[in-house]
Amino acid sequence: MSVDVGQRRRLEPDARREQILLVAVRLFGERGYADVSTGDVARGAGVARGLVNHYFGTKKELYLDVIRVMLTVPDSALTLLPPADLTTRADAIATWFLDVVSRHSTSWLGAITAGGMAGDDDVDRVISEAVDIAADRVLTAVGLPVRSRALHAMARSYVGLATSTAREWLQRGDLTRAQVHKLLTATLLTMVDQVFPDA
Amino acid sequence: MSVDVGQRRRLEPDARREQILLVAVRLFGERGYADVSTGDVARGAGVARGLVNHYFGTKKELYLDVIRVMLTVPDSALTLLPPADLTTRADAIATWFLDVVSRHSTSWLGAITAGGMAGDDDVDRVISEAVDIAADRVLTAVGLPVRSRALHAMARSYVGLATSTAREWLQRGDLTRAQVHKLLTATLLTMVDQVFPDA
DNA sequence: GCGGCTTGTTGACACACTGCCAACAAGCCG
DNA sequence: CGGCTTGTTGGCAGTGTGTCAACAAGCCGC
Repeated sequence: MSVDVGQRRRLEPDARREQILLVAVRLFGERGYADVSTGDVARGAGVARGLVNHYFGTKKELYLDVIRVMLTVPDSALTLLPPADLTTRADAIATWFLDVVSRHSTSWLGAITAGGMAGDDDVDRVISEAVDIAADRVLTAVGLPVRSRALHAMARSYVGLATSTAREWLQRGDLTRAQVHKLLTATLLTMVDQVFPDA
Repeated sequence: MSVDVGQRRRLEPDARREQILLVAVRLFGERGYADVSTGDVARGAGVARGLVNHYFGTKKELYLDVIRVMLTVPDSALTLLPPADLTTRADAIATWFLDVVSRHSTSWLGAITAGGMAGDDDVDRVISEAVDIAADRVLTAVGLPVRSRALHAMARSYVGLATSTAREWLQRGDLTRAQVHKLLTATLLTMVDQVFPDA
């Protein structure tokens, strides 16, 4: 991809930083954390390896920025959801989630499973924050309070279910989108009706 | 941590291999994949680093054996489940799962999230096999055929839900065991009644 | 247009870790 | 006790990472 063997060119810090970041997003999305070296990123950006460290400090910090980008999700149509009955809202939530996941596909699933670095405290924290946001969206969409810790935890669990189900669909191909949709709406309704009232 | 600074002692291959493996299980359980070097394992076992490579080949192969050990789960009381009605069986499944997870706690959750190496093909395969086993247990326990790919995939999704819910309970502490139990039984019943019939 | 300054950028150094392999010696057999 | 098998060791080469002093691109005053 445009090796650009020209002279060294001086870019604005923000521009150079973003250019490197985009290359890193692509590479980390394709391969795992361990299989991408900072040298690969530098070569991909046509830049000296030291410059990557200059802008992002450590390789792990670079990766943190990468998954932050990958997991940033558009709220899109979900926020302005019509106040219809619960069933149609659950339906809309499932549609929204499947749209989001299928759009980013490998990148999103790769990031949410920490494409090679779950267990690290910092990485887990960034992923956890992304799950928090998704959980908030789900709770507000079904019209439940976001405050309750227990409710929020259950919504996080639901995001976990949605993630693993999406993986069965997109990565393993053992489920159709319709089946996933049915599963996500049915379980969400069950949670709201039977499980959430206890909390 | 008996450092055992004595002479070099000659052990049976199986014994030495298992000794090293146990140390590796402990270390990888405490810290992530990247934060444990083969040197750490060797030092923990009071052994030269080269010996670790001799027995396990590569660091990743060692890790594969480690998560194989961590994810090996006793079928215990679940197989000889009384043919009671579906509700009590779902209840027994939740109890079984929570017992298994809480017993191994950090080790199991650490392994199932690939304590530092999801995204690697081999690691993912080993984890996937463990999920397959758990999914089979769930399906047979509720009295459904194990053959169907779609059913199996849904059971895998359910294991994903169980895992993420358990994490909310054990790692984040935002759910009680009773709440997790309620959630797992209710969603399982919903799946069996409403979602599985389609497949 | 030229010299100087700021600062984006580079190349190289030191360090850590991994995989590999020849040499060593512990324990058993004759 | 002498020789042999083989568990075990220490060191070497290769790769990846973080750091840092030195270089030069582009802008300013003159």
